[in-house]
Order: sequence, then C-alpha cells, then structure tokens
Amino acid sequence: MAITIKDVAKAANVTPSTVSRVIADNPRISNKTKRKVRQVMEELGYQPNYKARNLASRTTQTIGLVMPNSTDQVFQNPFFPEVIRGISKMAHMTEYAIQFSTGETEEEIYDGVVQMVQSGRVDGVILLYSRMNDRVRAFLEEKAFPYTMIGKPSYDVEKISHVDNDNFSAAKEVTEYLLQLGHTKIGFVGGSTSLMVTLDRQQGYETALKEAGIPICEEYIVHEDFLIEGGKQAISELLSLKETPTALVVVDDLMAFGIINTLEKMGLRVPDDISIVGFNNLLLSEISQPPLTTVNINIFDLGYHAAKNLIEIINNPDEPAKRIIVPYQMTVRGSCKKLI
Amino acid sequence: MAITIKDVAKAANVTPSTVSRVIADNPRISNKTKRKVRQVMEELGYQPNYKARNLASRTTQTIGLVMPNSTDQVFQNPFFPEVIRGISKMAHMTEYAIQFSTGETEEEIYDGVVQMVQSGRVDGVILLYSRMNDRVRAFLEEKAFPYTMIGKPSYDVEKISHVDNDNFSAAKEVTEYLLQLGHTKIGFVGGSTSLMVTLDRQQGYETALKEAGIPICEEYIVHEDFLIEGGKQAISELLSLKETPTALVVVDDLMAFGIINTLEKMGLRVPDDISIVGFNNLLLSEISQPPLTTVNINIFDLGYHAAKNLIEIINNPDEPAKRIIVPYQMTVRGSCKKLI
DNA sequence: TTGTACGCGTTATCAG
DNA sequence: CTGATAACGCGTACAA
Repeated sequence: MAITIKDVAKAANVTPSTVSRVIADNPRISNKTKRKVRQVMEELGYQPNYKARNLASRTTQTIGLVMPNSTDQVFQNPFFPEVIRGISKMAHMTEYAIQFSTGETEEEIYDGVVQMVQSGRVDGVILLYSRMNDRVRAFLEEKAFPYTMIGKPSYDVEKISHVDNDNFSAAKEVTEYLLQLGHTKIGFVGGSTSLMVTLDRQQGYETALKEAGIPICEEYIVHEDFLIEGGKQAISELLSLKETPTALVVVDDLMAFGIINTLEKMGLRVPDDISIVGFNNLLLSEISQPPLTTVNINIFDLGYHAAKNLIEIINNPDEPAKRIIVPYQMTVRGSCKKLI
Repeated sequence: MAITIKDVAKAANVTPSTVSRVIADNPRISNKTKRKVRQVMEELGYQPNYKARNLASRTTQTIGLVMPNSTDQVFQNPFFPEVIRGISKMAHMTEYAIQFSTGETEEEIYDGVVQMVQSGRVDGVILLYSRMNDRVRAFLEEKAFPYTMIGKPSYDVEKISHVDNDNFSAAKEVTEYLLQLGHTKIGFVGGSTSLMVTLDRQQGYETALKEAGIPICEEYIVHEDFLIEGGKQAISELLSLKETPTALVVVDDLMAFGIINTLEKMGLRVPDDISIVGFNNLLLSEISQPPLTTVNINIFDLGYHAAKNLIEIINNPDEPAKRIIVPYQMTVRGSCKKLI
C-alpha cells in the first residue's frame, strides 16, 4: 500500500486536514507548519492519490481530446501529432493530464465521448475539428459541458470559445497570388463539405475570383473526403474537363502531394504545366519535389491556445466566449509559376 | 448533481450493494433482480461515477502512453498516429481509456510518468519506443509497475513483454536485395544509436554484408538524431567520401525523403545515381518521387498488440513475459536500381 | 492557525 | 441471493 496523507500527518504530528491544506497551499497555514509537512512529504516520498483527490474535489485535472474518425486517413495527417504537441505543452504547464477518445467509427467515437463525460473522466473537452451537424458537439452543448474546438463552429459562432485561423483570408490571399501570376483558370480542391475549414477556404477562393471579375466555374470546384487518395481522384476529374485549370488551390498539403504524384504519372509537371498552392506547411512540404508553396497555419499554436481556452472555461464557466485567431503565413516555394 | 447508485437503489427497492453487483454482473444476483435494476438504471439514465469506482476498486481502467521526447521531430512522424490508432482500437474493445504523457524534454517526460504512476492515474504504461539507459523504464521496473514496450528491450529481453518487428531480419533482407542488384558499396543511415531499432537494423545490415564477403566500411555507416534534417546531414557526409556508396539502407522513410531531396538539389537522381531502401511504409512513401522501396512494418498491429499485451499483464501480473513479433513485408517500388 | 467530523460514490467483507 | 457496514484517500465546512 502506497503512503497516504495519514502517514504524512502522523509523521509530522498534525492532522490529515492540515496536510491537505499544505498540499493546496492554503494561506491560513503557518509557514513553519508548511515547511515541516513538506519536508516529511519529501522524506516519505508522498504522492497525492488522484483517485481520492478527484472524488473529493469533483474534478479530474484532465482534458479530453476528440479526433475526427480514424477510419479515414485524416488521422495519418501529421497535423494531429502537431496539435497534440501544442495541447500537451499547455497541459503540462497547468498540470492537466490528457485523455484520448477511443473508437474508430463516428458512432464509436460518440459513445466514447458520452462515456468520458458522463462518468466524469474529464473536466472538459477539445474537439480537434469542426464540422456541420456534429452529434458530439450537440451532446456537449446539451450537457453544458465545458468544451472548445479547433476550427470555426458551424453555428453559434459567438457563443462558444474556439481557436481558428482566418481561413477565408488565407484562401483569398493565395488565390490572389495565383491571379497575380496570370492564372485565371484556377481550380479548388477541398475536403469534406461538412468541414468548416473547407467551406471557409472555398469562400475565400470564390471571393478572390469575384473581386477579380472572374466568373466562378462549378466544374473547377471539387471535394474529396480522403487526403492522398482524394487528391488523386480530384485531379483526374479536373483533367477530364475540356478546359483544364492552370492552377489549383488545395486545402491540404497531403492532398496536394496526391495530386502532384498523379500528375507526374501522367507526364505533367508542377509548376510547369500546372501551379499548386497547399495548406498546412507540413515538414515534408519543404522537401517535396517541387517544394510546395503553402500556407503555414501554425498548428502547434492552434493546439496550445485551444488547451488554454479550455482551461479558462473550466475555471471560469461564466466568462464570455473567446475567439482566438492564430495568424497564418503564406510561404512561397516552388510549386507555382507565372502563366506565360 | 448527477444521479448515483443510491438513487437507483431507492427506485428499485434494493440496496446500493445490490446495484453495484448488478453493474459488475455478479452471478449471485437473480436474473429477476438484475432485470429490474437494469431497467431502473435505464429509466434514470444512470452512469457509474468513475472517480468513485476507481477509488474503491483501486484501478483506473486507463493505460498510459509514453512518447519519446517531442522536441525532436520524431513526433511529427506519422508513425505515432498510426500506433495510437492500433492501441486505441484495442483500448476501445476492452473499455480502457487512454492517457497521454505530457512534457517536451526528457526530464519533463520522466517527471510526468512518475506523476502518472505514483498518483495512480493509470493501471499500466506502454512505452512507444525502446532505448538504452532509459530512466523511465528503470523507474517502472523499480516500482514493478505493469508496462510493455514497442521495440526490443535493451536488457532483460526475456523478462519483459514487448512487441517488435524482426528488425534484424528485415534489414538483412533489404541489404541482400541491394546486393542482388549488384551493389557492393552500400551505406547505412540510422537514427540515434541509443534506439534499439537502430542497433538491430544495423546488425542485420552488417550481417548481410559479412555473409556476402564484403568488408564493413565504417565510413559508410552514419547516425543522425533527426529525421528529415538528419537525412540531409547524413547524405552530405556520405557524399564527401572519396568513394561514395551506390546504395543506402535508411531506417526511416522520412529520413529517406530528406536524403532524396538533398540529392536532387545536387543534381543527383534516385535511383539512377543512388539506390535507397527505407523503413515504415508511410502513406507518402507510395506517392513520393520516386516511390520508395521500403519495409512495411505494420505499425497499426504494433500498437494493437502492445495494448493487448499490457492489458493481459494488468489482469495477470504473474504470467510469464510474452514477446510478440509482428511480421514485416518488404515492398519493392521505384527507388532501387540494378547496378550496371 | 489547526483540528473534528462528515461527505464524495463505489466496491468489498461479512453476515444472514 | 441480498443487506449492513466498513473501507478507499482526500477536501472542507464548522468549530475551536
């Protein structure tokens, strides 16, 4: 049996409650007592028992992470390790533990979150995505359980704290960049249309075209659920058009890789035959062939601020919702070329 | 206040202990009572409180995951999402939760694990790596705390359950493949020499050469801690030799990408000027230019079996240690060429 | 500034 | 088969 608060109390000639107060650094305990108790704790190698602590204090000091479903390849995106690294950083600083939702299908994940929340395994939850008609979010909302998300909420944007990039502006900016290079036949390759990030970027893309007086061509806009495979699929659709685009805005670097690969198999070259802009700035984007012009969305910061946000919500449930916009940087490399 | 076991007991006209037994599906409770209690639980929407449950039962039903330190880029390796997916699968099936160690530096991680273990946040731990002189392992060992690891233990191989590939044979096989293609000047690019996976693969490489009667050239063996950056570094070292190798065995696909990128910048082509074999078979390896010949190590299975292993250990601490070897497949693609 | 007494929601032990 | 009763280890009003 590990050593408990009672053992410490006995050894320090005080009562358990005093020890408890020392742990909490209660100001009403004399420094002398604190010193003595702490010394005893040190000597005995005492570690508070979280199971008991949590029961008594009704908190867990842990935050739950919810991923999109892992059956699709989304999960293999280096995006996730990187957000988690950001979350982990903040969690460590604030002494929160991190718990993962398990489950592969949407159904399983939903059940997992319900379980996690109802049984009191976590104090709050971060959704690592934002999509329309999300049952998980609906559940959290209904329970009024503390949560935040990475991405723009699909409704009640003002009512819930979240962390996001300005995806509209980012997409508009890259599209304008392609316009400046002389491209007018610009395509857009998005992910699932239920993801907010797809919608925002598409709007930015469309707005840039409109402002340039270029009509939007529906055929130039395709959506794919998977990343690498989706990229392959997308480009074959686009190339089957009578007038093929000369440039593409692609919402994920992995998707862009899929596209570039397919193009090369067909004997087409990037950027000579077609220009491509991606999003995310993965480690690989710099060394790919050609190096990818992309938008660095600062994934680490997204995670870091999401964790910070959530912890604030947990500690202060009645504060107004906060929206954190993490800046992005367009990173010009070698996958775009002036149209001659 | 959520609804507790007492509420259920009252509504079902039984005592809390009976309800508890129904939850545990105790065989000594009559089916009639079980049915009644279960119905009441349903009606009231009762969910067991894990905080209390864990305190009373002295377990947590959660397993802890320990990563190598995240300051290096290792963490951006798609390897991790994939192992975690495997672990998550098994965890979900067995109703275990997953907790993550936080912390960036080795020191922080160590402290995090100590905390996790001492305060009773987890029932067992999976080390997602295996290295020499690992303080974390030493700690677990000393505490006799249930744990398993992915990779070969650096000592007491027979005494601890673990999940691994046969990295020796895999490396030997790919080296032999290069020999068959006519290469004799074959280099080896490994990760940190403190990682068991590096050592095993290096031995496989060396054994293949020895068996072919080719002397091992120390200069052809380089080690780098980082992945992509390391690849860049490694290749510039190798190219500075008077006699440069014509083929390389590289322990990680990401490293291979770094190498290929650097070569291309220098005007050298893979596989025309130099052949390369990687390890891991990431999603990207298939679509990279050229597509990478690599070893598929079945990362998902590694995670899946590690979780299974750990749970068995937790439930049966005295069983002998088990070693699970996950099969690998060499996947020939386009990054190797016959030497003329 | 410290001690007392009780509660947190379950499980486990011992009767019956 | 079921019911009391006592842990599990800690936090916290209330009292002193």
